[in-house]
Amino acid sequence: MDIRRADQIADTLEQLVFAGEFQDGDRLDELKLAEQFNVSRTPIREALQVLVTSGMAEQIPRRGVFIRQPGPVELMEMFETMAEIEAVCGRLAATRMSDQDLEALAAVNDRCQQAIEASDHDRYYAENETFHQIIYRGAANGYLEKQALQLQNRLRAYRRIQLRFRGRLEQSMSEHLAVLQFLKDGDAESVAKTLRAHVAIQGEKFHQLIASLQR
Amino acid sequence: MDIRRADQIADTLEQLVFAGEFQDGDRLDELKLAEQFNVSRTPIREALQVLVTSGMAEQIPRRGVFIRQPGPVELMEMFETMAEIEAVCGRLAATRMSDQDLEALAAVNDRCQQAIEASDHDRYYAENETFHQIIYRGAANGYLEKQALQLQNRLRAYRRIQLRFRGRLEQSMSEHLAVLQFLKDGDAESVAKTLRAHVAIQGEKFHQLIASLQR
DNA sequence: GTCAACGTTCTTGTATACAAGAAAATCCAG
DNA sequence: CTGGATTTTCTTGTATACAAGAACGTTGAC
Repeated sequence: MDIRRADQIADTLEQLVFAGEFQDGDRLDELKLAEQFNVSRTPIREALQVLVTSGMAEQIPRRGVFIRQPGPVELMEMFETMAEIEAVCGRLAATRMSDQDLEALAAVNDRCQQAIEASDHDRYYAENETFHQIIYRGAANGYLEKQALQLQNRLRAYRRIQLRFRGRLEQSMSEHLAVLQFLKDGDAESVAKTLRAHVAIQGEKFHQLIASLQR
Repeated sequence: MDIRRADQIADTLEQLVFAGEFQDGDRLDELKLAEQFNVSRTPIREALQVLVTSGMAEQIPRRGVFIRQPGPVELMEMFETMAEIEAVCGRLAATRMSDQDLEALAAVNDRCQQAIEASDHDRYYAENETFHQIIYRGAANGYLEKQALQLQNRLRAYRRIQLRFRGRLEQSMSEHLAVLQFLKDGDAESVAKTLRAHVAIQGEKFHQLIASLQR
């Protein structure tokens, strides 16, 4: 519900990029987009700037802005960073999380379990995301939380893929349970270690997938 | 050496914000700035967007963009996040850093020592920044490095203040030496622990300063 | 005197016009 | 026919014009 047309366009473009509508290196033609969205170039340009600063596109002066889909290397780097940030959030959350958030976490975990039993991947994915978000919040550090949310958003599309691996859902679930227990115990280091591995394995699974596709 | 006028203006505005030329909540008047920079509103608006996405300003639709200097709470959050990110970088760097970077680190440390002996705060500060940047690079994760650099940049002005504390320079130096040795030993956990404390103490010193000023 | 409604003014958001640099196409020399 | 220079076209970057919403002041009723 943005008021500015430019922000709406930025959102839409972001969705399109995530949906893979653009290839890496594609130029985002201001005129074409303006025509497509039935606006002038001005709001388009402002929307493009948003994409550029969020890292999804690159701007070359006097040349235009180009889509920059992360390659395998950058993706692995992002997954590793996510793993480390999650570990940090978890370690902080272990001593700071409110009882209320702990309950919320347990509830989300229950819904995760239900989703698995129903083999509802989409629902599992949504609940899984919430699970992690509660931990971010539990770290009681607004700045860190924002960084974590941003990266989670950026990795969403790729994170999703690896859940399709056989048995990954169940494994993911048991990792969640472990995290929850460690949080309840206030065992900061174990939370950090488990969460780091939990996210890192996603990167590895994703890497496997990429490798198998490229052969 | 940006080609676009808008980028130059964004840089200049960023400097001005860091220099404290603007108070928290100040509105950035497009017309006034346009006049001041001798350009039209268009490049000003693009520059403002940069500030907004970098978090230094807030945009309220149809109202304008307002300077948002972080308050004490947010600053502490940022320092804590920086401490954790540094710890992560350090832990990764302990096993990944090249011999070349290790040598560079030792060299920078020597120059830090010289700066202390010359009581040259500015030079110490510059070398200190380089010291940390080499560690970011040592983590061998471009994405993480970028995040670290961004936050370092954002905290520069505040980090600087706490170095004026009596004895802080020498303490900072000895912490650097410890980090260097742990890195050489490949003792990842000790590097992480030391770096975390090294940065966290900066936040605490800063907090002390704020508190003492507000009385 | 206070509060609210209306109207004016000011500011942002968008459209269009213009300038300047980059890519592409054409033309000419060898 | 090929290579390079020149001109043309296209695209971005900036300026200006216009539209619409927000702040502010004035006026009038109570």
